[in-house]
Formats: sequence, C-alpha cells, structure tokens
Amino acid sequence: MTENQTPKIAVITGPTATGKTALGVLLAKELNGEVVSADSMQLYRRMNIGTAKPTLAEMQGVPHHMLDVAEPNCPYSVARYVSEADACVQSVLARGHLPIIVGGTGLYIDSLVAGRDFAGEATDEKLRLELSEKYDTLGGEAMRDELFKLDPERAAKLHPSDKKRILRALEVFISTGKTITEHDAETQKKPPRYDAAVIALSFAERNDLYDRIDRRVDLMLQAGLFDEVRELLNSGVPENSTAMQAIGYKEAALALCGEITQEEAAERIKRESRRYAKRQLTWLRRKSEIAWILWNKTPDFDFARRYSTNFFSSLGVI
RNA sequence: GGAGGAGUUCCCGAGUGGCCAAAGGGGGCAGACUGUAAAUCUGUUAUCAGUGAUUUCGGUGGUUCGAAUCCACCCUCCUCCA
Repeated sequence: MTENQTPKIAVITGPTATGKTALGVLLAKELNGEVVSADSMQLYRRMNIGTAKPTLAEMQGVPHHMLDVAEPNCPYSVARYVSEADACVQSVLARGHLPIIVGGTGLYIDSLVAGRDFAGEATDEKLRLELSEKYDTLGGEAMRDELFKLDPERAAKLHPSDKKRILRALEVFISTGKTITEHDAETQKKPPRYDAAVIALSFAERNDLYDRIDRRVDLMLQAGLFDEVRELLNSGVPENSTAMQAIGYKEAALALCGEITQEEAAERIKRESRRYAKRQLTWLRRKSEIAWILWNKTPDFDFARRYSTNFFSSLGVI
C-alpha cells in the first residue's frame, strides 16, 4: 500500500569521532542495509588515515558507497554529491536493501534527503575569479551593496565579510538571470526526496567528545598521517585544493614544508577537529526531528543498535 | 652580595594618573550556513543586576578628588656583575 510513498531511508550522523562508521556497519549487517557515505572528505581517493575512512576490515563486507569517488586534485561540490549519492541510494533501494546514510557533512545529508536543486549548471571559473578580484579591490560593503540591488533579501542576510556567499549570490544571478532567493524558494517548494529517520551520535559531556578526538588524532599521527599527506603533495595535489583544506591535511602540509613543527601541527589538528565537531553540533542541534544517542564516556554499540532498530521500526523505515 | 628588567582579565600581550572592565591576538562559548561545507562567516567572553552596581591589573600600605598607571615595603621570575 505504500508503493508511491517517499522512500524511507536511515541516517546516522553526528560530530566527528563518535562512532558513526561502526554503528553504520552494525546496523547494515542487521538490517540488510548498504552504507552511503555522506562525508565531504572521505570521498577523495588516497585520503584514508586523516579522514578516518573505514578500512576493508571495518566494513565487514557491508557495501559502502560514495567513498573514493573523486581524485584529491579535483574540486567536488554539494551538487555533485547529491546527484551521485542519490544514484547510489536509488540502486540500493532497487536491490531491496536499506540505504543507511552515514556521515558528518550536514549540508550533504540535508541536500540529499531534500533532493535539493542547485542553481546553475556548472561553475564558471572565470566569472568566479573575476568576482573574487572585484571583491578584493572594492571591498565587501560595495559588493554587498551591488547584491542588494539585485537580491535585497539575500543581501540583507549576508555580512559584508561573507565573501563566499556574496559572490555565489552574485554568480547565480549573473549566470542564470534569477536571484538565489528565487532558486531557494523554488527548490524548497519541492517535497523531500526521502523520508529520513535520523540518528545522531554524540557524547553527553563535551569533554568526553574532545578527549576522544584528541586520542584519535594521536592514532592518525601514529598511523602515518604525515606520510599520507606527503604522498598526496608529491603526486601533485595542489595545496589550495578542496581536498587539502581537510583538517589534518592542511596542518600536515604546513609541517612538511617546515612552516610549523610537527608538534605544532598535531596540536592544531586536534584543536581544529574539536572546533569542527562544535560546528557540526551547531548544525545538528537546530533539527528537532533527530533522535540523539549520547554516549556516557564511551560508546555502547549494543545499546545503540537496539535503540536505532526500535527507532527505525517505529518510523516504518524497517 | 651588587646592577638592571619584569609581574595585566583563561593564555599571549598593549596600556604610565581620569575617556579602562582595560587595545589587539589566541583560546573558550554561542550562532549562521542552499554548487569550495573537515570550507566560510558572525557574535560573545570579570561578576551580578534590563542602560546600574560590585570585584579586578603579584601582595600590603600610602599619595591623590581620582591609580593598572605615582611612592614605600614585601613576594616571585629574568638578565647582567660578583
């Protein structure tokens, strides 16, 4: 009786280092699922240690999608993620399996679930560069004023320093003739692509999360993060590529070229990871429909498995 | 033992009589977020109270209408001479 309903899928998210990968595999095994990763950095090939990408052993035979789908020297985007990940989800559904979205990139998950459209076809690098130079010479106020004439609604929401968003809003208008506000309104009108049951993992105490992050960074360092980054750099991945903006990678790159010590790099990686986790929490906290599992000191996967299963079945996902 | 120098709010660090709860940076906390999102941007950061009050600038006294800023003594640290 539910043939034409919005497909139901499961989502496991949460800040970094909370056990999403492990829980995803556990649930996939139990619920006949396949994992679709929602991680903006794990999708790059040859970036394994620093992204905490699941190893073959950790995957335990569970199919994982959206891992290793791009070269580190090519830019990726939400738009591309949505179309590729959506194809994966569809194929999982076609196989009669449960798609389990696992990852911490909030924007990717939201966009995939909503089936969001993005304005414009491909990015026009030349236009982007032009706008960027204009911004740098004229300043944020002037550029925001310019946007105000085209799209006052969006301009009012943006801070003059918010270069990326001001430029994107301008870029959308120039390349499509429509304001980004109009685009947003249109895509918001569409019904969600999927009916997602979202579980978020975190720790009851912020300090426990932070301790875990620190410990994991130490493990990454021991596992050879610096070597991994050196290889990427040697293979010609530019330092300003999107992939190299990943936490752990940019700091390691600085240490490798001697700008900072390895100790300093290690500290920065920890600090940036903690901050990242905080931003992830900010993103997730405003979503009311999320079911949170808050670890007490250390993950309890047996509890999480039962809790998640109950939650999914109560929502008719399984 | 002698001669200099320094101790500032979570940290670094400016501040030499009122405009100082104290620049700036870091860190923390909070927020935003629709084609770079592990990115980017913003706000806030002594305490209590709704424009006010209270406690801060190593310690204790003092000068002054008024001190982080001046004086005395004390404590701690650094450099140099012995």
